[in-house]
Amino acid sequence: MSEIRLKRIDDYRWEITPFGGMRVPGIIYSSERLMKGLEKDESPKQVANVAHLPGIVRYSLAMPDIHWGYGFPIGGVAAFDLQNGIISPGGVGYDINCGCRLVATKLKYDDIKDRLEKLVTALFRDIPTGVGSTGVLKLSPKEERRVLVEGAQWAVKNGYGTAEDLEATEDGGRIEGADPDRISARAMERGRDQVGTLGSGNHFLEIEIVRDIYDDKVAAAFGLEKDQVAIMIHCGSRGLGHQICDDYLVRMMKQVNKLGIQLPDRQLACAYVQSEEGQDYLAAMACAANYAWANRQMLMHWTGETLQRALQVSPRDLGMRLVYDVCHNIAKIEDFTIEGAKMRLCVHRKGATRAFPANHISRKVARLKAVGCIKG
DNA sequence: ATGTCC
Repeated sequence: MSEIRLKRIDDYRWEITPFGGMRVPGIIYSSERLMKGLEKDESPKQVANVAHLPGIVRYSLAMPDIHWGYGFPIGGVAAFDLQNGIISPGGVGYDINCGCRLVATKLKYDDIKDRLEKLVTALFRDIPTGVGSTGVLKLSPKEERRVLVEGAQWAVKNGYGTAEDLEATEDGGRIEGADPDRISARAMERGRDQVGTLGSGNHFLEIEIVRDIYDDKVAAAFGLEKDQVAIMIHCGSRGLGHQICDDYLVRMMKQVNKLGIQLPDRQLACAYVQSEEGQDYLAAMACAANYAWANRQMLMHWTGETLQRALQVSPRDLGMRLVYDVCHNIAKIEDFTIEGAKMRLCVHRKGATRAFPANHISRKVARLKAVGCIKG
């Protein structure tokens, strides 16, 4: 990465001046302290690689969570022109529509502080967790297709949550254009019994306490106050999204080879947005996105039921309310005005959440077993 | 991220 020159723009922006085949500059949003952590990291090189891709508009961007990922860096954001630009599964990520959901409650820390182990144990018992975990539902192919098309709206329609939850979810928990006919039988099979499961890696479901208020107005708007109990859920589209990513990487790589498209990294396999492969991927990606939103909606609902049972409180006294559900692994067709010109772009955003692994729950449970709080 | 190798 000797060719990478990082030019400081201001306190929080660093520019990679174009070199070689870069079509646009790269910009990394980061503090000086975080930048030091990137000195031996390949992710700035990945920002530069993305800048090579056809149809990229203005910049190859990276958010402060930048670190090494598949093809694009995690934290990478890039928009491509709809006429001559590309779409790339590596710009979305393996876990399509992975995201976070913050849920507020009416409880205060004092209401739960003596029962934390009981709560964690109950949640671990009720929420399927870990690699390959399966849920309580086995969807028929017909029902699974509904999940893929309707997303969190399917979940609410089937008793998991309320219309208010959908209002607090990005895109209402449903992205348009999903077509189950464009995903593989294997992806369908893997999705069949994993809806309503947390997964592994850095996925988590945790009990949180509002420790500090930094901005009174924002806190009031979100209905958050000091010492309030909240829940954060971080998860995605499980084996289904992973399989869709795999399937389309293979298909796009074949096409890249066939067309002789030159890429700085084979992990940047992509297709023109307007091509058959590009359109199929968008429709397949939307299926996984909707599956992930249904997944988070169901997990939130079950969390509420578990907390009600464990604390012996009514739904009204628990007062669960979705603050917001925002996803961080997705590509969207969106309208922008750039230098006065209206443009429709294919925007990739590939994010991450702080490392607070689901395995943390496993470790916690191991400790609970060790001190005799739970059996088995 | 992922039935971390169909």
